[in-house]
Formats: sequence, structure tokens, C-alpha cells
Amino acid sequence: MTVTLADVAARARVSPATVSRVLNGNYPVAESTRERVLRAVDELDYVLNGPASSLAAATSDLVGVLVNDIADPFFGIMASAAQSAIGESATGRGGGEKLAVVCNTGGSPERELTYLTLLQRQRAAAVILMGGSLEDPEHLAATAGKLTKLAEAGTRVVLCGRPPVSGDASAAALVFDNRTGARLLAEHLLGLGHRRIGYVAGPADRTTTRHRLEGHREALAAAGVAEGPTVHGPYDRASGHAATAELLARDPHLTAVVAANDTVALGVCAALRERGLSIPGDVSVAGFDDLPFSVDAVPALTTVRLPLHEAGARAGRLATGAEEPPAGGRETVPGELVIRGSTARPRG
Amino acid sequence: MTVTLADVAARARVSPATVSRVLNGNYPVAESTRERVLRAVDELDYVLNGPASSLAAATSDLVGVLVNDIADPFFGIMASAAQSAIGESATGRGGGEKLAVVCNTGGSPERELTYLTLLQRQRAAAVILMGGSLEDPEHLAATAGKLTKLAEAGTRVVLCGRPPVSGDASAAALVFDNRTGARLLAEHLLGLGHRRIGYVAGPADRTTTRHRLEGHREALAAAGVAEGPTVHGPYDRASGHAATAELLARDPHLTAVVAANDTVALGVCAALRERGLSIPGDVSVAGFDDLPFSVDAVPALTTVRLPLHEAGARAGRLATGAEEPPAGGRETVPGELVIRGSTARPRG
DNA sequence: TTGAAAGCGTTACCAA
DNA sequence: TTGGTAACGCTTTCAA
Repeated sequence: MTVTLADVAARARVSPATVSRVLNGNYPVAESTRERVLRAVDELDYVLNGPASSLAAATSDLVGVLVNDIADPFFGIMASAAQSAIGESATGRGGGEKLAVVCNTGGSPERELTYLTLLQRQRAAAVILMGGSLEDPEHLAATAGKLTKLAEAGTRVVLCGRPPVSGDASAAALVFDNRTGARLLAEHLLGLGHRRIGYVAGPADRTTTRHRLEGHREALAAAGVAEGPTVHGPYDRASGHAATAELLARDPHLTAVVAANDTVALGVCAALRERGLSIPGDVSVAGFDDLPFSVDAVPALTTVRLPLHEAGARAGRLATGAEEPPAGGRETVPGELVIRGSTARPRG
Repeated sequence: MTVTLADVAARARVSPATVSRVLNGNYPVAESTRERVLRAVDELDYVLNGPASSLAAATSDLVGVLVNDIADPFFGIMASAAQSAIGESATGRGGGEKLAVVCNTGGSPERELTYLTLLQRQRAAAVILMGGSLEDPEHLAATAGKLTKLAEAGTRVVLCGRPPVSGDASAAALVFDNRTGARLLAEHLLGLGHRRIGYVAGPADRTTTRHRLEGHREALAAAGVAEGPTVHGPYDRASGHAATAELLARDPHLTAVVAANDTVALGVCAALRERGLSIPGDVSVAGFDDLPFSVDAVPALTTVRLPLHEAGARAGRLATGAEEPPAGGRETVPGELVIRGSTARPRG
């Protein structure tokens, strides 16, 4: 029924071993033999049996990319870059075709663990975890355990935009400098004279949320300015929209709002507009991540640009081994402050 | 070194066959035995070997979701919905854990084929192809061949937002009614009195591009209105931005611009604003897809809402067999006209 | 309800 | 450079 390697071997009048060697290309084979085998493969329309191959070789060509929210371009951009990098690194040699696949955890710790187990089952060649992680100790421990086990089994582990698990050097980590970015953003607003700044934070238990908030507070503290109202919520538009009402209720005289990221900032802006407040005339708004659409959605949005594409590509290369892991296993990637129209001074 | 099923069997004092049956749950096993086995699994921290399992069973639990551009929320939303649906359908039984993975083709026909081959190698349980397809006959034939082969090998094939390959009923297809959507959009503008309407189309060789353009032209023809300038380009913001200059050069008196989708519309709006043209005062703009951010980016954007989430979820269910395929193998999903501020009449 | 054993299709080692 | 042949770890009849 289905064509096997043995069929190809018979047709090419060689042994199965030889066919395997031709297909994998990592072994010397006479050119004439090679051609004969490839012709047979073509004629029979043979497709390698992945599971059998993985079983025998004890590894697969699967690379898992875990993201918190696949509908968010923040992850889409990084994942896309990673997939391209992984695809390209395979071009180097004939056999190294990797299957980069992205898995959507939806921010759920259980699904994250489930996917890790599934990838472990598949004997994945590598796993990339993208985006902030939950800070629940139990989940952290569970994840760390899984990652260690994966690494032990020969799976490359790469963290991208997520802090490394303490004490585990088996994973290469690319970490965004969320703290500094948030600090720069706040300093910018403070420098313009803003003193009543609201903050729409992400979910309370995520690393990105905490780091950005910490950077923000650092700047306020350094300037001796009292912290304005802060509201937590998911990293989406609705959250920014809802939070804005709350912020204004707590301090009707806000002159600026900092959002956890650009998507949240969109919601903030929508809510402000609904109230007839102009941006940045009445209220200045700042975001984070600098997603492509943000400039259209809110031309006045000052934000922090993270090198998503570059980071994703590097993560991909680290996953295939095309790039050496950074010294110490981790590297901090800076963000760049992008100043747009919200560089307005507060009124009055 | 690594724990195998035999180890678990030994520890639980049963045969490997029994362990397999417990793990797969599709066989009657005495409750006491079951518990003993599960305890052993836990104690030994056993993880099933996916490749071995797939080899023996001749199928895997991998479900591939192919998308044209993972950085585009259009695909992200559908993919996310599909993944959730696939995950949930597994919850029904203990063993049916499926690994839904999304593969980014980047719109490249070669990569699409490569991914299909890779999934074929893996003996994927199902494959979902999302989004418009290239209309090149050669590529179409190649794809059709692959899909047929996949179906023959027992892989479920689902098309979502892509027209079915002619004469192949082996794939379930959910098709967006792009033609009607585009027609409604144009009729709306015509109804308002617009007579000089520019069109920014997608890439020339994609089904979505053609269908939307056809619907647009249908409406114009029916109204006896001459077609305005049309420019083709990729489905992204830059394309809309660049195309706008071209459109205005060809007809400086345009009163409306229809974009291939919301992302393109964003670029159109940005370009119009740069020229000091107000939306919808000077020029009305229409989009397609109704992506979440579009309302923020362009509050005045009239567009067509496609049920992305619902379609993705159904595709996921079709892939797992949780939902019966539509009669005839294909079903057309309508879009809904969303009228926002661009319901302005042309000036003068 | 459980066990024994024959594959599943490759890979990789050892010879030749 | 090539062939023979044990693994690889699981599923699945067939018997008991």
C-alpha cells in the first residue's frame, strides 16, 4: 500500500541502508548510486516515514514555538521571524529540514505544560518559549522541571522575551529589558512636566507586567513624583478601555496614561476619545512594543520599540544551533524609546 | 536511561500490552490494574514515546494548521480558535490529546508544499489550510495532489477561507463569501452617491483578491458606474500606503477608496492623512475583515466582518471529526457589512 | 481481563 | 563505498 524505504531500495537495486544514507545525506555515497536512488524515490513518489525515522534516530525535526497569544502580532512577528530563521538554517545541508510549529498556550499554564509534554513525547529537536511567564512558584517549578528534562533528552531550549529560570543554564535566554524601557517612558513624560500619570498594567502575575511596572515606579520615585492610579488587566484592547474609566474615576485630573503595551493603549485611546478627551491635548498616552498598526491607530502614541523580528530570528537560530548561545546563557535585549506626538506638555 | 513502557509494565507487574491499553484508554482494563499502572507511570515519570507510538499505530496526534502570514491577526484569530477547538475536542476522552501546530507559509507556494510534505511525513491526523490560495495552475495541481495523497493516507483535510480544489470532495471546505462582501461594500458606497472609487487590491494571483475584486466590479457594472483606478499589492499596510499615491495620481478626484482588507486600509488612511485629506470628509475609505484594531485605527472605516473566530473553531472541529463536514463537502460563510463613519456622501 | 509476540519503517553499527 | 541486521518503543492481533 504505502511505499517504504525498502521499496525504494529494491527499485534502485541497493540496500535500505544506502537509501537511508542518500536521503539523510550525512554519509558518503557514490554519485551514480545516489542518482539511481533519487530517481527511484521520485518514481515511487516515496515519502519518508517521520515517526519511524524519529524512533530509530531518537530525535525528530520538530521545533516547537510556544506563544501566549497567537492572535497578538507581538507574538506573530517573533514567531514568524523564528520560523524563517529555522527554515533557512536548514538550507545549509540537504537533510536538515526542520518543521517549525507554533503552539498557542493562550497564556494558560496548563496548556503550556501540556504542549511541553507533547513536544517531549515527540522528541522535539528544540523548544522556544516566547513572551512573559507566569510567576506562580508552583507553575514555575513545574515548567523548570519540564525544561530540564527536555534539555537532558537533547532538546534545545530557548527563551525569548522571558526571564531564565533561576539556576538553569541549559536554556539560552533572550530577555527584553522591559524595566529600562518602562523607565525611559516614564522619564520622558516626567520630563515634559507630567505629574499625574495613570498606569494600565498587564495581568498581575506575569514577569513582563512586573518588570514594566517596576521600571515605571523607579522613574517616579527618582523624580519624587507620587504614583498615580494603577489598574491591572489582560494584555488586550478591552482591558485598556475598561481600565481608563477606572483611572479617570480615581483621578479625573490625569494628564497622562501609560499602558502595558500598544494593544492596551489602543483601548485607552478609544475610551479617552469617547469621553471627548483629545490625545495628546488633554491626555498623553504611552504604550509599549511598537506594533506595526499602532502608529495608524494612535499617531500620537509614544512607545518603546522592541526588536521583535530580530529577537525572533535569533531565537530561531539558537534553536537550530546556527548561532552560539550568549555567554552565561542569557542576553538582555534593549528596547528603544519612540517619541511620537504624545510629547506634549500637560495643560495649564 | 530513558523510561520505556516496558519499565512501567515491570513496575506495575503487568504486560506492556496492558500498559498501552491503560494509556490509550480505548480498551477495557480492570480498575485495580489501571490504578497500579498509572501509579507506576507517575512514579517513574514516564513520557510516552510519540514516534514509536505513531509508527506502531500508523497515525500521529499532530494537526497542522497552515497560514499565509502568522503576523497578521486575520490568521492569528482563526488559528487561535482552531487550536482551542482542537484542544477541547480532546478533553472528551483520556487519550485523544492532539497537538495542534500552526505553520507559517508566508504566502510562499514552496513553503506550503514543504509543510504539507513534512506533515505527511509525520502522518498528521489532520491538516487545515487557512486563507486564500495562489491561483497558479501548476501550484494548484501540486497542492491538490498532496492533499489527495494526505486524504488517502487517512489525514483529514480542511480548508478554511480557501476555495476547494475542483473535483476533490475529500476535503471539507469553509469558504468566505468574499464576492458578496465586496459587492455589498461597493453598493453601499454607490448608494451614498460615490462615483469615483479607487480600489487597492491584494496580490494579483490570489483567490481572495480575485473574488473581492469581482464582487466590487459586479456592483459597479450593475450600477452602470465606470471602474475607477485599481492597484495591486500585498496584503499589508505599506501596500495600501503606496497604492494611494498611485490612485490619486490616476484620479485626483476620487471620493472613495476600497482596500483589499483592513490592514491595507490602514495604509490608505495614513497616506490620505499625510496629504491633508480628511476621512470620510474628503475621501471615504472601506476595508475588509474587520480586524480588532481597525476601529481604533480608522474609526470611520466601513468594512466587512468575517466570522473569523467561528470559522476557525469550526475548522478545528472538522479537523478532529467533532463536527460533521457540510453536505457536499463545502459551505459558504457569509460576511457582514459593518457601516461606520465612512457612510459619508461625496462632497459637492 | 490479561499476556505473548509479531510487526511498524528507519537508523546505525559492524562487516565486507 | 555498500550490505546485513540488530535495535528503537509502541500497538495490536491472537490466545488464554
